[in-house]
Amino acid sequence: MITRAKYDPKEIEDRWQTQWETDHLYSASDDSSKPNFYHLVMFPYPSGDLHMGHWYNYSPFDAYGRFKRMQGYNVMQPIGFDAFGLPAENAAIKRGIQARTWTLSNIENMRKQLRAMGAQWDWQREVVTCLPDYYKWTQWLFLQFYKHDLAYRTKAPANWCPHCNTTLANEQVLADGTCERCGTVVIRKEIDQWLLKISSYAERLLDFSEIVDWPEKTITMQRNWIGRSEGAEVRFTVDFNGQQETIPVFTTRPDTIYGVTFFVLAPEHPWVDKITTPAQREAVTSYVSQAQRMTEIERMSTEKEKSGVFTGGYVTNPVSGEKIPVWIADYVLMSYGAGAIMGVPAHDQRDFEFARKFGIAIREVIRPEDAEPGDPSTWTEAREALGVMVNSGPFDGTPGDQAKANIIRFIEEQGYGKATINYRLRDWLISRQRYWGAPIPIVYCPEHGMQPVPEDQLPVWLPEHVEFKDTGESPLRYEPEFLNTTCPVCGGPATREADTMDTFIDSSWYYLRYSDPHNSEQAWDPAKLKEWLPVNQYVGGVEHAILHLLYSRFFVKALHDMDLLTFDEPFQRLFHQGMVLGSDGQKMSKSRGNVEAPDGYVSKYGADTVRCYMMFIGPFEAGGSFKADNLEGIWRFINRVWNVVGDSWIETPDNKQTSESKTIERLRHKTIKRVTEDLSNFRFNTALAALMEFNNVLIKQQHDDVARSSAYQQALTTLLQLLSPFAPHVTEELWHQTGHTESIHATEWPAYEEEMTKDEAFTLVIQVNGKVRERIEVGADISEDQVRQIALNNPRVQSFIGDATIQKFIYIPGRLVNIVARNV
RNA sequence: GGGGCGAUGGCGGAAUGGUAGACGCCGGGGACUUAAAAUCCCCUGUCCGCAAGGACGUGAGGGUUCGACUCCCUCUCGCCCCACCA
Repeated sequence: MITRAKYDPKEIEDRWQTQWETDHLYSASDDSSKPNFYHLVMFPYPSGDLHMGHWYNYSPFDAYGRFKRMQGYNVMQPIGFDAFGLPAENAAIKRGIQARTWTLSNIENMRKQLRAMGAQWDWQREVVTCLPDYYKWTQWLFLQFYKHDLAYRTKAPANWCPHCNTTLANEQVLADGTCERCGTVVIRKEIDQWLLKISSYAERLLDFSEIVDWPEKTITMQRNWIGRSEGAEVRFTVDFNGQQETIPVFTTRPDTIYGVTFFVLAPEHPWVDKITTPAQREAVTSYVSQAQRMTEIERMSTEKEKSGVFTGGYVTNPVSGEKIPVWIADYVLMSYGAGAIMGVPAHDQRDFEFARKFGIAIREVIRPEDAEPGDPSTWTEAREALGVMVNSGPFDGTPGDQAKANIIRFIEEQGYGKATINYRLRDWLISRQRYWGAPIPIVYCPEHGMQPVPEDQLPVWLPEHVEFKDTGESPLRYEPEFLNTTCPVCGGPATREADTMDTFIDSSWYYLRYSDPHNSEQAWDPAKLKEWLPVNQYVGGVEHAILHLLYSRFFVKALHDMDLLTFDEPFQRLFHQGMVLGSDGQKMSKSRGNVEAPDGYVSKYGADTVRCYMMFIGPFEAGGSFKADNLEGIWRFINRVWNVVGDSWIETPDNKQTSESKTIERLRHKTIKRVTEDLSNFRFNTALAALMEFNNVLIKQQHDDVARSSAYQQALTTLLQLLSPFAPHVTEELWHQTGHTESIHATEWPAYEEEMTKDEAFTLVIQVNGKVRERIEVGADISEDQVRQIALNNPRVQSFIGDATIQKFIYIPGRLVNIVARNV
């Protein structure tokens, strides 16, 4: 028995957090004899406070990291802040505070909150993306992409407010397509912007073979996002100013080429202007400007009825030689394929709808085997299935499995086009006409044009104090000290690029920097990188399934090709946590009024209770409702652990072996097995349930003789160790109170013997015709004959069998028998 | 429109094709207390029954099986992702 106070989490937690920090208990060494384990969680945006979602995410994450550490790994579990981005700018504008000041004070606050969780963060490796010692290397990486032709500048559409005269981020455009500042209708405007050539990695990004364990769902989402489709580029010919010119289209159905009855250009297509006849010019111009006003969301809506305008122009189908009318329509997107399509209404649903609306002919050119000729005018939808070619001149009768290949061969021979593969994936637009981001390290010289900033002049310093204009324009455009510089080639006056980088760039490489966070000479030391990367386990929200995770994979593959990395995939294992919801089962939001902040609960119950509760809500991947009532259950559990260890621990246990002590010992082994397996599989809720059961048994027996046995005393020790990843403070405190001097978190994870997890007896369930009729305790080593005898001689069982004939006797060893008996 | 996930007591949830409801919350009863809180003990799926016990029961309907929360088919509802990609 220990003389001790009532459980006081506040005092215990503060004390141990300080002690762990003093001891650098959680700093991962770069050269350890233990195997390295890089355990990463997506770093937070410093919005001001840790919310319930952070606690929900980080609690089990940390428990897993602690489990791995006790299993003998040299765990690196870093944390940092994704600190650039729009909210800081908005705060700057709204409250007249500098973005940097706002961000850094939020970080300071969140550091305290993160410490209060008692997680094993390796604070010595912290990265903050908005600080020059980090963004210097973000800029350096941009230069590497630039050098390798993976970064380029071109005209690209941006959300543009004509009133404010500035670009807008997607989140600054309201749902109705107006500017959040002034209510003007936002248009899409082409401006000079920077892009990264992620599209040239499309094929490589479809290869997931280096990945160890990712959710299948996430892989599918990335596959669909990349959107590979095989098909052909076909060049339609056009007479322009007496010249034969061509306009290419992309199609996945070259076999339908004889069914082309119209041709559609995207409204932004360069040929629109050239092909439109004077009679149609007015209608075309008005349609184009209307399309320009529409936001991408409106335009992509499937619900919308087809619209379009005839240009008056014609192209020639290179295969059939037919003259085809040219339309423009917004269902054709400039950004996909060739920005132009061949319209085959009989065999494409969208073309079908378009043709119906505008009275364009529908011609059947593909027919299912053995089918009668169809009458397309009676169809209610397009027939998209493959089939035999008909109405296709010399190709008539070509079977469906050869049709595509035959047409492609023909157009390649004739020089009308070629087989191609198209990807939905577009290049990554990284320019932001914003202040709070890493400046793009480029200067513009009147003499020498666009020039990269020499690497030894990095970082391109982001001004810390700027003034925001009412218009919402980036203040960098009006900051002469930033803007004016000299040309790296001639030394003459030059201007800096005023765009900053997308914050997704910052987060595409932070996990690399953690391996060597304070290096001022290089982005990382290749030797240290090799020690830690790739990340062994990555945990983060499913909302990042596409962008962040795809960008990071692209970065790693590109840097690999530049010989800067030796691996090809950043994250071996990936886990998506679920979302924590309000008590009403709805997403927490201010408008619903169901937002709960964790801090109050932490000061009331302590971090250990809140951590455990987060893990007890349900399966980690499923998320669930936060219900304050249920915290009480965890609070009681931890108090019961506190009490039973405090009341029952003795310095000198006896070594007597009794049947009770053997039962405890078996339960100890069983519990170790359950908790070990559950933790390995991220099943934190059932692991805690196992610990509660274990604890309940120990409490039940704490006043019995067995409590003085070494088996019982060892059970107490094991309970603390198994619980320590979940509740690190209280277990550490009890560990020391029970005579240990080293940290419980530095101890080895308890081992179990398989043999000891097996019971000596079990409850034999006896079913008659599938219904449970009797339960009998029997020895584990019982034979099938014995089981048969016990079952058939049991009076209750006999009464249910009655005079029916036994047809089957099924015995599942260690579990049950089922006697199938029927009246014949 | 396409794809995915899910539906189990009053609630959160647990169950390698083998005892449905572990663990916890809420609720009820009791002990302790002058009293309350805390704590401890017992009960707690529904229906019938004094009880012993029995019947029913995992969104609905069907199927496979000695046996289905679990596997297959159809449907309903909910959530998530993608969405005119040629």
